[in-house]
Amino acid sequence: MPIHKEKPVLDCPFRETLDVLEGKWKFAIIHSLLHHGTLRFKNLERDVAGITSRMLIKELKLLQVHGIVLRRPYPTVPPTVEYSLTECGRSLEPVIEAIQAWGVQNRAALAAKIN
Amino acid sequence: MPIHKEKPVLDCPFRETLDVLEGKWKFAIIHSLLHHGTLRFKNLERDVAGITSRMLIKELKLLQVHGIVLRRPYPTVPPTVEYSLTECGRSLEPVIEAIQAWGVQNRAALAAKIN
DNA sequence: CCGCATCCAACAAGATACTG
DNA sequence: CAGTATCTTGTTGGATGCGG
Repeated sequence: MPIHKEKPVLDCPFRETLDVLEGKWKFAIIHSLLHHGTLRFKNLERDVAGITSRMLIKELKLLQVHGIVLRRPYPTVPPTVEYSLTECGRSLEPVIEAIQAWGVQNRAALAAKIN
Repeated sequence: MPIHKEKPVLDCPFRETLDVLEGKWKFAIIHSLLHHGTLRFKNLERDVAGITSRMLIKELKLLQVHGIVLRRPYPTVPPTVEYSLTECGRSLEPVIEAIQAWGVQNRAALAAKIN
């Protein structure tokens, strides 16, 4: 059990957003869900290259709590669970797109420097 | 000394960008430098609320290596060092702006839900 | 003032094996 | 398939002290 720790809770929308999206995987998860719409747990795990099921579960739970991800379990055998973005989650699209665009642009800039 | 570990180096501009910006402080540092243009080390440390000088140095070094931050030391006594964004660093402005915008919008959405 | 080094505790993340 | 449990490793970050 982690010790309770007072977070100063900066009154700053920028830092609040960073708190919600902190960690190594959240951007990648949101990116994948934006692209695919809805994914089952296993497919999401395959799409987010390198993640383990342990971390995926953890991150998905946090994203659920913040109202960014929606979890839909079906009472089938074997179990089926689908994950998708909420409307709030989809409103992160400009952020994801900006990161994607910078990645493409930056890669081009690096390639140009070599020549 | 950390053991050297092969990174699979995903051929994906999005994940490459995440690698460059990973960690707890890089977005906040870039945000501050975008806002202020140029800052001395001490002022940057004050502006990035909560960071320690140890972490600030670490993050700045990584950002330098990736060509995002420029370090300008002056041979004065006591020493003066100014940090600013390179052109490549300034090209991250859309990313920072998108995060900022989402923070503002999301805070408004949360406030609306309470009423 | 700027930056680095060391020791150390707390936590995040990885690997692996396992259950309903 | 979806999710858990446990063990191990790595990173974060505080405290402190030192050198240019």
